[in-house]
Amino acid sequence: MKEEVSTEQNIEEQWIEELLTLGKDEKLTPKQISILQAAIEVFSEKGYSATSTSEISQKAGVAEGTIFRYYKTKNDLLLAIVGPTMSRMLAPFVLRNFNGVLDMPYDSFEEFLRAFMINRLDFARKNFKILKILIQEIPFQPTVRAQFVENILSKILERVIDIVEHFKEKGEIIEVPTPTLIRFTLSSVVGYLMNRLLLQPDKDWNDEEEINLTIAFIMHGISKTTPPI
Amino acid sequence: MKEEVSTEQNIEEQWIEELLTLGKDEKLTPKQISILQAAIEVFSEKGYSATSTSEISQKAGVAEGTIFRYYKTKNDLLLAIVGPTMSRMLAPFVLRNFNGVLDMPYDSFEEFLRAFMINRLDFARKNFKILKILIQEIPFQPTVRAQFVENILSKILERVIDIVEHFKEKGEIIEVPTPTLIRFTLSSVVGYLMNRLLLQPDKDWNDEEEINLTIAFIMHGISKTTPPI
Amino acid sequence: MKEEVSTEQNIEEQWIEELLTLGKDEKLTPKQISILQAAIEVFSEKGYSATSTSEISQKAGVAEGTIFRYYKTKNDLLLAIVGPTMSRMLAPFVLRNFNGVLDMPYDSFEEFLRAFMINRLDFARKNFKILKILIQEIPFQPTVRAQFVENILSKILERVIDIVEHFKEKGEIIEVPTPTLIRFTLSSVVGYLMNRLLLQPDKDWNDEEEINLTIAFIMHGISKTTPPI
Amino acid sequence: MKEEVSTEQNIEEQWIEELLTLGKDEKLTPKQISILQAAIEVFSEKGYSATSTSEISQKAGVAEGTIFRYYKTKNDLLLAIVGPTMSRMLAPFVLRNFNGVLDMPYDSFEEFLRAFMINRLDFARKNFKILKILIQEIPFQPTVRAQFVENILSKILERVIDIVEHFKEKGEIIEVPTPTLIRFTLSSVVGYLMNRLLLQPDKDWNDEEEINLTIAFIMHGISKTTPPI
DNA sequence: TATGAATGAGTTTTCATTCAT
DNA sequence: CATGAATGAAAACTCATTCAT
Repeated sequence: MKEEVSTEQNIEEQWIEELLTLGKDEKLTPKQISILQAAIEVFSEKGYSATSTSEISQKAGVAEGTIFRYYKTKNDLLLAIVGPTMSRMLAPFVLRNFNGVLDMPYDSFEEFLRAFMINRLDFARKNFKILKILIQEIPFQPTVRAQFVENILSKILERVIDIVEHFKEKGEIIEVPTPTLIRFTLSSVVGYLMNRLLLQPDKDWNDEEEINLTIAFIMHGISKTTPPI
Repeated sequence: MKEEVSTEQNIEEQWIEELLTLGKDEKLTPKQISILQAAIEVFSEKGYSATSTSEISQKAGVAEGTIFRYYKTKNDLLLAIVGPTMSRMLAPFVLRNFNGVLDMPYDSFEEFLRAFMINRLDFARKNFKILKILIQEIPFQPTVRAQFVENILSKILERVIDIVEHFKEKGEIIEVPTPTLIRFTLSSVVGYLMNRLLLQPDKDWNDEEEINLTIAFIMHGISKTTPPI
Repeated sequence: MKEEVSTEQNIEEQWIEELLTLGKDEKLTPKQISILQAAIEVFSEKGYSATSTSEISQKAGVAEGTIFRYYKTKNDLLLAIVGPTMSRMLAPFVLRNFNGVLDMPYDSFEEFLRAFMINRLDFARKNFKILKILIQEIPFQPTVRAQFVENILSKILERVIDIVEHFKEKGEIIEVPTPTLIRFTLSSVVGYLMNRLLLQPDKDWNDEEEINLTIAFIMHGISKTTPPI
Repeated sequence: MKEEVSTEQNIEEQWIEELLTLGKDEKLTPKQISILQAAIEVFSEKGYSATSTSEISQKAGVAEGTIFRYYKTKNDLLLAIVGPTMSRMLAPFVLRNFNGVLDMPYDSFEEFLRAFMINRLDFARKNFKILKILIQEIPFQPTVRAQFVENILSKILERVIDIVEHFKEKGEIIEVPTPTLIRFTLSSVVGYLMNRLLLQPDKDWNDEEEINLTIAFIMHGISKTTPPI
């Protein structure tokens, strides 16, 4: 009798499975998981176009034909990987604020920022490879781009606009056009994530400290003089 | 007899030529220019790996073999495009400060930032397609990445560190680790450039205003309250 | 409890079963019938080589493996379809004339022709798709061709030669080499069947009239002048 | 120095070239001719669907990729073979009868039939393999069928109707619906060609004699008695 | 120098067939 | 019996690169 121990391998597999079955009730077969794992690995390493299906099949330990039983084309395989992850990007934004009421659980913009950064750093860390694939392919895959812009980005922005304007009204943040404020904020957050995970992943980071500094920067800038209120 | 008028086409060709012959004394032949133009176009549109040399040759109006007369491999063609542009990224940083003396022509960090942003926006606008190719391929082309990190990035950082520390010493900017300060600054600048050129190129931008706002943000943040000095 | 009513579907199934079990005592299972029906449909529509077994299994509503349970190879499936039909082509010729005696139930060649055409039109109509498959594949499938020539064609010809020579001896038909006479006759008959079923199946045919005309043509040609006896 | 002798090989190549460049001014390259020759050979032998491009390339003595330089798809290769031959089927019918005048160079239907049969036997003999491919694929290739029906068959029939009705009016042939008369005639002609070239190509045929007999059959049938005028 | 025909290894994809369940 | 996941060989087609002209 096979004893099901929770090896690291198993954990990874479960993660992939949970990750890529969003909204579907089918379970993935072990071969399917291998294929997805291998594809994520190689796509993120060499890029979608530069990856051959034969390489994926080898890495996954399945026959090449098996890939095409599950995914009609190589492009379908890509979509099966990036699609659910895109949807998950939306999650923290749509959970709240249902039925039109602005349900803001944060007392200050800083508090919101901290929660947001911690949450998204965690998400990005867990989905690092897939996000890399997604970012790489958005410029080139019309299908992916359309889905991302229409279903994800616009909805996220909608929500973020609400939040920013909420705190503008409360007098917490300055009177600058909302898109510009969002750009400032996201630049700093994304800038941190990119450095943290992509450019210098091996540096010895103190995440809490860096997040605090980043938030302080977003709120107060880097000048020693007081801002010209 | 063909009269050589300075058409827009010609200007573009000269630009490409100037752009891609950095540090070499050879002149580019017309065919070579066509090839480079076509390659830049298609690489930036479909990605390096997804572009076929036959497509480039067609767009360039030359025979397939001609490409390989000038560039031994498809990869060499890529390097011929991104290489000189990488070098040019370095230019504004190395022109000054030669022979070890810190020659700082800016009276304040703000002034430096403004000059920097205007200059780099101009550069990025002119080299947009090539920069897009470069950014896309850095993760996948070890040659490109190595060259970028060793010859370009490290030298830019070196210089920027000097500048930032100069103004830290002058008491203009806060006592936060220099790499973090650089990250803040570059995140905001790059964030602006990406929005401006990549994400919303068609929006009606007021560059001067946005640059001012961005600098104000970097210096003073977005909070209405004074920073806790 | 399922009541077995004799729906049109059932009739079709029985027909297939009767058709394809010639000379065997096994009964076909329902799955087998589905497979054969589907295969006949798709083979006749797209051709044997251009048909995939997966397409057949889908159309038949069975698993891919099931086909290979009944028919070891795709080619065996083809043979299972065309084999019995070939045998049935022989039927009207071998029912009579057994034990060497020329048992000729027709008083005139015309009478024979009429019976023959009516009978074969009926047969061809009922077996249209299978005959189409057979005709298409005879040139390419050595197995099929050999079986057809040795077991079917030669025996049919043998019998037809007897008949034609019988009426030649009786002085009813002209003194032309028998193979040529058979060619004349079969060309006209087959020409009618092809037009009737294959080339213009949707035309509003008056079969009795056309058969009469065809027989008149075979006997007397199309000239208004009398033949030069 | 290469001596250009008119070997049988050369004659065959010229024939193919002449055959397949109908209406185009490009010349075929030697490789292209090899490819076409090989494709005609194998398609007619094994059928279009059952033939692999690798087999064609081997037989043609070229690399597989070379086939696709000339013909974008396997299907294009098929069309390049059957298209011009279809057009040539039309030739003897459109040469005459231009500008609406019925220009009938034959004094009797028999004379027309003889010329027609000799001409078409010659054509079929020369184009035997291609015609075999054409006949085999017409049922399965919508493109081929459409082209055949619209551009070829309808035009041939138009012309043949004119001819048949011309001789009906002259009182040479019987008052039977023209389509039926055409069917009689073509059945006999095609029946001869099929026997001659396809079913019994190795028999020792006396073509002149057989053509005479066939024409006599079409005109007067096989009965010894006079027709019932 | 420039060409473009030719290549053959490689790509994505299909498919008849097998086999553990 | 029946399934359908899995296979791997082969299919159609692509592509960077070479080379004779």
